[in-house]
Amino acid sequence: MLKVQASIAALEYKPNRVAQRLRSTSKKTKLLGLIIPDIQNPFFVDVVRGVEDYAYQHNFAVMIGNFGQDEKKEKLYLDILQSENIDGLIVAPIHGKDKGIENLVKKNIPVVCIDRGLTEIDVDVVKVDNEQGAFNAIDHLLSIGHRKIAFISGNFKIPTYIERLAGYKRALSDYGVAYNAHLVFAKDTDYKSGFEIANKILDLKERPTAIFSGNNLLTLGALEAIHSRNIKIPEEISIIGFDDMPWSISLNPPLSAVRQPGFDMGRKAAEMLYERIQNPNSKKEKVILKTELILRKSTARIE
Amino acid sequence: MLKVQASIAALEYKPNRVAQRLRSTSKKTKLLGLIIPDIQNPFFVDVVRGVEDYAYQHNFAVMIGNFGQDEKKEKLYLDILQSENIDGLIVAPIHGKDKGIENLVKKNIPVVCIDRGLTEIDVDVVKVDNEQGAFNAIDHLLSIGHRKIAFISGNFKIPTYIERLAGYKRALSDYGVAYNAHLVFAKDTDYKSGFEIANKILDLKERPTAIFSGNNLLTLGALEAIHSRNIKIPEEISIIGFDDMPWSISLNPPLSAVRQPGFDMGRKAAEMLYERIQNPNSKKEKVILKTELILRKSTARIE
DNA sequence: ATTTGTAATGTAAACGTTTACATTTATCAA
DNA sequence: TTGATAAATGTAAACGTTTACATTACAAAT
Repeated sequence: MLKVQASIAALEYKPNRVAQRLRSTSKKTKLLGLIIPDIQNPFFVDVVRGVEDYAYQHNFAVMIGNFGQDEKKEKLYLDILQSENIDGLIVAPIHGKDKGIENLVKKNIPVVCIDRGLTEIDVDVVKVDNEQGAFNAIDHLLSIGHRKIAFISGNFKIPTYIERLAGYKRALSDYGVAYNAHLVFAKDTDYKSGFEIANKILDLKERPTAIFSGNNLLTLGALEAIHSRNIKIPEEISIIGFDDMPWSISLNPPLSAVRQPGFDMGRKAAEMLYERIQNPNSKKEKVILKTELILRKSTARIE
Repeated sequence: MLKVQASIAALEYKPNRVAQRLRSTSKKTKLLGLIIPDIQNPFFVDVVRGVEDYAYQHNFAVMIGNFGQDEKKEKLYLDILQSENIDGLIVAPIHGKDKGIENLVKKNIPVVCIDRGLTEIDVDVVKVDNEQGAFNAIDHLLSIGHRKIAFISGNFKIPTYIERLAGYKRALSDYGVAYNAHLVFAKDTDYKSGFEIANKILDLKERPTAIFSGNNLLTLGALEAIHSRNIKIPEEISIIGFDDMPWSISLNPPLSAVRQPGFDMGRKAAEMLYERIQNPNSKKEKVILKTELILRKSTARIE
């Protein structure tokens, strides 16, 4: 290790990663794929940061694709990343039976699912206990007297929202409150959707006394709808949602929320992917993290 | 175009992008690099979305690196993306004399700078008129009677903040108010930094009547500091910052801000990069977009 | 049936590495 | 000095495309 090494240093030779990747059967090329549903959602940004944090420490590059809940776009990114010969993929499947991802797993490409799992196939997953998280929120609302609680959900083909609905139902049933399907609304998972659905809810003849919203963006959208009508939170309506944000405390009013550890999820997923790459045949792992109910000022007792 | 094409379709043949990229001299391989300073900042998320929007339409994949204002990390991503043989790069340089980016430009790799330019070399740029944006904010504050206006800035090696400071100074001088260096603070560009600096400002013996904060995250951090002391906005202190957010209206109070068109900037940058890839020797372009002052309820007149 | 032009297909080299092996050079003990 | 062993270097094939060119197949025109 003399003349050659010296020249390598002298000429500042940088190996061409494309050629490396073409030639070698993975394990050295250091490229991770990350496919997320919505980069606008601060929760997924936390996930990205977690993944990146781990990747950076282990000298991986991360190639990110953002599919905006569009199945075609998800498929495109899957194809692209695959033909980029990535070493592994972290992905939040658009639904539980995602064939594209199933295929990758079957081809033995290391995959770890994040936020949502796959139902038809055994795969590594890191997610949160959505059912319990939703349960805790609704349980809190019920405990302070609310009985008419609307749920602003994301599309029910997304596994996360199915689980959150289950938690919503379980809490209701624990309190002997009948489930009313007219109180649950699902459309997209973005700001606009939260705004629109909240408006519908506020127009209901018998207005709910509380709103449970399915994510960050839905909550923020709902907040705008409520404020634009000058309805007071929590005096006139309570609201609590999934996902906490650093600035939740600065919202009007400081927002109560179900916190998910996004950064930790991302980091854990990257770590699991790393393990999977090293050890393709070890038993698949499911990691289910806990949520935390953070009570601030957006919910109040009613008689 | 018969048997071969038929087989291609029948076997669902997907060309290997790595091999394509290795062999061909760019222009067909469809990979863009995007290096941004802080993916947690919603402004840059808008930029990412804009880039992605254009890229998706033109069948490009986007490889994102997030360097968190860490020069070493920026360099790493530059090296990685370069050895990935990207067709072009969109980057927000960490400072105006960034040698790494200069080198790419000299090597004739298509580069467009976003949010910030380069001083030593001619390069495509899309940015915003930061000087005028800051001027407008401070001018507004001055017009409603404020004279002691603190500035929570990001690090002054970042060109954006140099420009914003210039706008701050110009407005002051237009009103015949002396510039006081003790009123401008610069550390990082994140939430924590905004929180810490705001606390320092609030501790000043002669407390400023208004705060101008340099970005999204700084504003949000400052907000938390102010709220944690139960100081009323805008009665006791006014605040206005760079960057608007969809949910600014739901903050306490609804926040006034200098809006930057992040999505448009991203889209425009991607478009310019596309042009540059097609036409490597055309004249470099500088696009300077306008900011918009959005007045809500976080600033009030003082006597 | 033959020619002609065009569309379709075939061929070989090249992109910059890795891999496996062969060869050369250096190192140390006897 | 010699041999044995290890370290360093050299060599050739392979990864899956693109590129440029050569060849073959297929019409339509003669």
